[in-house]
Amino acid sequence: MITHTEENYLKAIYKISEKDKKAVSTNAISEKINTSAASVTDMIKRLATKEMVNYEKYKGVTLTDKGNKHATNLIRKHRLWEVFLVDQLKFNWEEVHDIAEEMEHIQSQELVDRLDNYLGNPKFDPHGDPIPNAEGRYTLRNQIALSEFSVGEAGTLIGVKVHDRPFLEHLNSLNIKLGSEMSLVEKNNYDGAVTILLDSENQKMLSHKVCSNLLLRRNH
Amino acid sequence: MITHTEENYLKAIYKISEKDKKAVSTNAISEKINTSAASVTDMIKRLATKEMVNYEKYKGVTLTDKGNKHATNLIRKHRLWEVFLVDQLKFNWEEVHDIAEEMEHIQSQELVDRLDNYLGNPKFDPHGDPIPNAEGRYTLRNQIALSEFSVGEAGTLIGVKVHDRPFLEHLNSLNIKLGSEMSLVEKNNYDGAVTILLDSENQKMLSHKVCSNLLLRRNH
DNA sequence: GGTAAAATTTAGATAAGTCTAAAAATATGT
DNA sequence: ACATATTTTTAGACTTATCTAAATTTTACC
Ligand SMILES: [Mn+2]
Ligand SMILES: [Mn+2]
Ligand SMILES: [Mn+2]
Ligand SMILES: [Mn+2]
Repeated sequence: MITHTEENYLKAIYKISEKDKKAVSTNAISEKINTSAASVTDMIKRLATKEMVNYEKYKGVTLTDKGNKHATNLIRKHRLWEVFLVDQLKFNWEEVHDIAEEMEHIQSQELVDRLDNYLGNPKFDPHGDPIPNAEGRYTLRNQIALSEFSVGEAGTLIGVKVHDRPFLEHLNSLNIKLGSEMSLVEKNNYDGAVTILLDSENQKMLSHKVCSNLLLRRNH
Repeated sequence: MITHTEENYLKAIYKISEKDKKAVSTNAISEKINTSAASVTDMIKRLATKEMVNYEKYKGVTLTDKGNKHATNLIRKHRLWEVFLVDQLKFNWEEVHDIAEEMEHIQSQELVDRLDNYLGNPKFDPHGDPIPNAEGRYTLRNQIALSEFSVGEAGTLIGVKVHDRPFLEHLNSLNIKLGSEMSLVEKNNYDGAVTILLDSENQKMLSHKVCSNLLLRRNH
């Protein structure tokens, strides 16, 4: 038995170690889930007795195999529910994260596997993030931030680096979505802002901040 | 803000007062949700400060308008998710209650209303129970237990009085489901067991216990 | 290599939700 | 009507999850 709260910690640890393979610090977790470092220390100890994490005082924490499996399943559930919300219930991509945060805690494994099948075993969620399969394996793709493109190159949007509402709403207003094709027309050396040709139709100006959060697959 | 646990109490109070309109006793709640009477007293006090229930020491508890609305919405969510699980994910009717117990606590109102629409605004759940609409109103039907039928009468199964797994699995093994037609062939006066003709095809023997939990609409 | 800064853990408290045992109030039966 | 049984509440304690403040350990830098 693992609680809702413990699951949130596991997911936080998983997400932090995704970016950087070494042991996760107390502070990093406390920032991620917005709790005091003291609370994190308490919870880490509890997760250690449940054999979900390896913990050594002052040395940070890593997921055990058991903890990693559990976290991966949470990610799987989160992303599958996001697909359900967008594909079936017609929510926008900026609306689904908070709801999926709740739905990922529903226990039934049978439910997850049926949902996966119902949705046609999707490999990516509405933000382009890979969905682990029942065995925990997922697809990694070559993806480059638009900010790394050279003038003249073209690509297709397959993911976004951040998922916050304001960013996604900004993309909506620019009519940029997963699958949008764009080629780099011009790049400003001073502030990194660029001009793109979107879907062979409209020219748009994008700030460096926006470019660096758009993940593309290069066309041919 | 209302917690998961508080919601379970509200639903228990709602369900108990459904059968019997007077104030709900501490003991009745404690039996329903399997907690000590002492814990119930504690929680009732908390719900009273949140203006979800009217509480007078030693006199039992009733839902306020606010509490009743909240409980009705929980029932709505529970039953809509049951419809989703059976109609879309092809679960059997005996498998869905426990999963829906978890799903009913998902907060988003937008989600509930979209789900309702997605499912085609169903009026009844997989057990024949009415689903409150967004305003909390629902349809009541004339339904009679099979045990009240006279020999020769025919009817259609539109609901079940209890929802426990063993009972529903027993009905599965008899091939009895919502929509099944049955006419009363013979009634044993000693133990109330009956013989029915099911879907104009097979004769089946049912105990009094089973009959009293089958709710039918009389044919013409 | 020693001190100051930063990170982490410990100590002590609090709130929610639960329990058992004891006390108090209400209901029941002769 | 009054003694007993039943129901309900109170008292006191425990667990989980959180906090702030203080103590301790690690890291960083001159
Ligand atoms: Mn998300
Ligand atoms: Mn996502
Ligand atoms: Mn149910
Ligand atoms: Mn039901």
